[in-house]
Amino acid sequence: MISSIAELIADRIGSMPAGERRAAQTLIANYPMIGLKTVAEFSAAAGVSSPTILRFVARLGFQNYPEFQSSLQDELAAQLQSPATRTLNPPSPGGGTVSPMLEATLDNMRETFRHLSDKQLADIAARLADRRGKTFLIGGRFTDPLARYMAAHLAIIQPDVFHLAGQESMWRDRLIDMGKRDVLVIFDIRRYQDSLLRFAEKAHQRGVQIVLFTDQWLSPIARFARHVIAGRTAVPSAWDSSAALFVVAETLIGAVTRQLEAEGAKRIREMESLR
Amino acid sequence: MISSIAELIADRIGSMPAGERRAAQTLIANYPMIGLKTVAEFSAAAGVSSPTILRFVARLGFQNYPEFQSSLQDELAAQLQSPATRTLNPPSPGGGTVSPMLEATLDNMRETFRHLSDKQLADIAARLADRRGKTFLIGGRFTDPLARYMAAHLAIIQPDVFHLAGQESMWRDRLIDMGKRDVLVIFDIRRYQDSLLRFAEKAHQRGVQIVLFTDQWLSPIARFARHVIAGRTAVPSAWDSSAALFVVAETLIGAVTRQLEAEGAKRIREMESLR
DNA sequence: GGAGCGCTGTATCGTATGTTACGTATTTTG
DNA sequence: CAAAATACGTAACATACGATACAGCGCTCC
Repeated sequence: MISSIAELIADRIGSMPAGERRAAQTLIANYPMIGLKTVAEFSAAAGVSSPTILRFVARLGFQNYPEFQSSLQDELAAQLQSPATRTLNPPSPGGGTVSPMLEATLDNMRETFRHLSDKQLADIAARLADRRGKTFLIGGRFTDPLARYMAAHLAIIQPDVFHLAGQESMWRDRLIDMGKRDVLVIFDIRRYQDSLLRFAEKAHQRGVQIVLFTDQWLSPIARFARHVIAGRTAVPSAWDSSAALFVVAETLIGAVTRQLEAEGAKRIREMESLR
Repeated sequence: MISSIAELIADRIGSMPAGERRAAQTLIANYPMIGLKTVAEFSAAAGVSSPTILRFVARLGFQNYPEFQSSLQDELAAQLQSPATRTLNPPSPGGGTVSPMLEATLDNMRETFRHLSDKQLADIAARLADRRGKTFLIGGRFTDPLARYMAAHLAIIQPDVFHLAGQESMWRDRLIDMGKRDVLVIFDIRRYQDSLLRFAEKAHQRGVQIVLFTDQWLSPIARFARHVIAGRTAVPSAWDSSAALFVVAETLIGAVTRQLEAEGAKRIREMESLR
């Protein structure tokens, strides 16, 4: 079973003429970066002519050079996606059905935060902490609980936090309360919901700043969003995982809380005394 | 100090016009592969025109698109050389408000699962998959969203799944529907809610099997619970983290789904066709 | 409410890139 | 050793890619 181009080369390098063999060797030596460059660069690095490079990739079974490059890119992308699979089969003792799921989830989180800069989070937190406007939160079929979770916390440390629940017509009526200074936090992962898209578009038209929590394939709402948080959702299960987004949400809650510490603390004390 | 293009983007994304920001977001979401493809593909993925992509890379300080791609390739090559330096986000200098939170959360999950045997999870999953009885879910102030999340998933793969919402008197009235064969999933972390305790006790008296999600200090409801899942909740924040419990919930959802695969798949197909 | 600026997409252009044809060199085989 | 086949590079070609000019539009700021 041959899965990577490197293996394919190792398999056929024996039956190659001298020039193509040099091409193969240089590719293996700097795998796979040389293959992503132009034919001219590749040929120069290998010390052969361009046609030799093309004959080489043709011998590997590719129709043309771009196809060969795409294949290399896909391979690279797959590698980058799952850091766990980088080290061939992690030890994973126990071998139960739990470990893979947990490992994948932990990877998702690391990966999600790797693509998320402190600055970006700080920006969003600052926007959420800005008390001049209102904050609305809404989610999709499975992600609405995340919106609720976030709303429950934010509502404690600042006023004017609203979770949009119920039917679509209900939200729409709330649009009238939304303006430039307000923020709309939307959770939307596959399969993206049309109702949310429609709502986001209308809110965007009213100048509402949208913060979008979505998966790595980006909900179409990204088009209207001021800030986009792309979380990894793939796990070995029938369902997608929202755990990474959940952790991002918690992180944001923490950041906002810290920013509003002074006012927030006072507010919390007041609330406690109201019980 | 900016070393990677991702940082560069994070740094300037705030001062970008809408179109270019969309380009930036799609690049970050699928970093860095999209950037290695052609301008046409990149622009299509981002939903903008080619010139916008070019203006985007120009704003990042590159003379032209190939130069931008070379830079990405160099970065990738360096990454592949030393997997240790894979960190896209530098060790979070100064503030470091994010990393500690994430690290603590990851630790919490590992700890939580360390104290959780596969068998225990399997038992709970089996109980939840047992379709002879009904399943009720409820949570506390901050954890109710977790109950909703779990309910949303379970309700798809099996009938008779109910999330208990609204006021306390509402739940109490549902007690009459509960019996020995039924399961009640409760989420309760500090500060434990009296209302939930009262409810759990009454349900217990009726012979309902209780599955409790709580923190490591154990809600008093543990006294009535058949199964107790104790998750770590401590993070460097003003709030406790429910992330570990969230992941356990997802894991359980996955396990139950697997057990009900045959019936569940049929059910899901039926549901899809109802749309 | 009007003028100015900045952003974005369409259409066009030049060029770098991959591709192919062909002639020469090198090896193989009878 | 001769003749044929294969391999390799040079040079011309076509395509597709990135770059640019320009016009329409929305937005902000007087």
